Amino acid sequence: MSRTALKRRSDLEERATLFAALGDETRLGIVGKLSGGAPQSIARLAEGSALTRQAVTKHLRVLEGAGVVHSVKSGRENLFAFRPQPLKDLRAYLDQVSNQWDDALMRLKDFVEK
Amino acid sequence: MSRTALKRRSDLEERATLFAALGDETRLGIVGKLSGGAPQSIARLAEGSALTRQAVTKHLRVLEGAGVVHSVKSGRENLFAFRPQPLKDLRAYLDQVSNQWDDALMRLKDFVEK
DNA sequence: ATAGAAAGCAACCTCCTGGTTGCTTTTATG
DNA sequence: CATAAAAGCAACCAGGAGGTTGCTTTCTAT
Repeated sequence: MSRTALKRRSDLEERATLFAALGDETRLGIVGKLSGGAPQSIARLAEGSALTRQAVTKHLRVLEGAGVVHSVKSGRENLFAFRPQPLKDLRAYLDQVSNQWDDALMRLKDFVEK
Repeated sequence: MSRTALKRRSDLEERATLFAALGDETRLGIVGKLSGGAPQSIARLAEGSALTRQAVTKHLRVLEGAGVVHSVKSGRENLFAFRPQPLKDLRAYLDQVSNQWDDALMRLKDFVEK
């Protein structure tokens, strides 16, 4: 019931998008900054980063597309804030894979008993 | 003490590589298969997938580069198996980010008390 | 010894990504 | 109101990612 909109992406697709969004050093850096505090403007985020403001903007759009971040316009500024839910989902997925693996090991152990 | 080799990648770098490796539907599919059972040959993995054997090979190399998978040659076959550790590390990272965020929220709440 | 399966190697192609520059629009503020 | 900060828009570019084809090499089994 929480699914946002018309664009129905499969779970696999969505998960891949999310992983891909995090698969970039610059973006991981941004996530780090935003997850550790208050929303920040684009200019603010670009400040340290050796990149252009526009480059940072693009990265933010990618993160936004994956749901890791959301933007709120405030006057002439555009503030970006962290959104924890997707990472929680990701954690759940990782757990699932881990469990699947552990189960497989168990089943093998029954045979081999190494 | 567990760090493997000469190629010293920063944590950030390594994490980004890992996320990037998982940021592809095909690769996620492979991980799914391998995490759920026994090692499989390249040909085997390519079987269902509409992709060429070579394409699959490339994906496997990417996963291997991120440590999610490792290969063992067995005769003329090259078997790829799942390696759980990197995903465990990833999980730890996600927890860290989540905690950071929760802490930040707490600190804000002290002020705003909305 | 030879045929066939499994995989490696290498060249090639297309399209997306990450980045840039330059200009315009919006919104504060002296 | 004029100026400057913040951001948007659009075009462009180089390089890497994902994929293919074609050929060679390495094993195994008959």
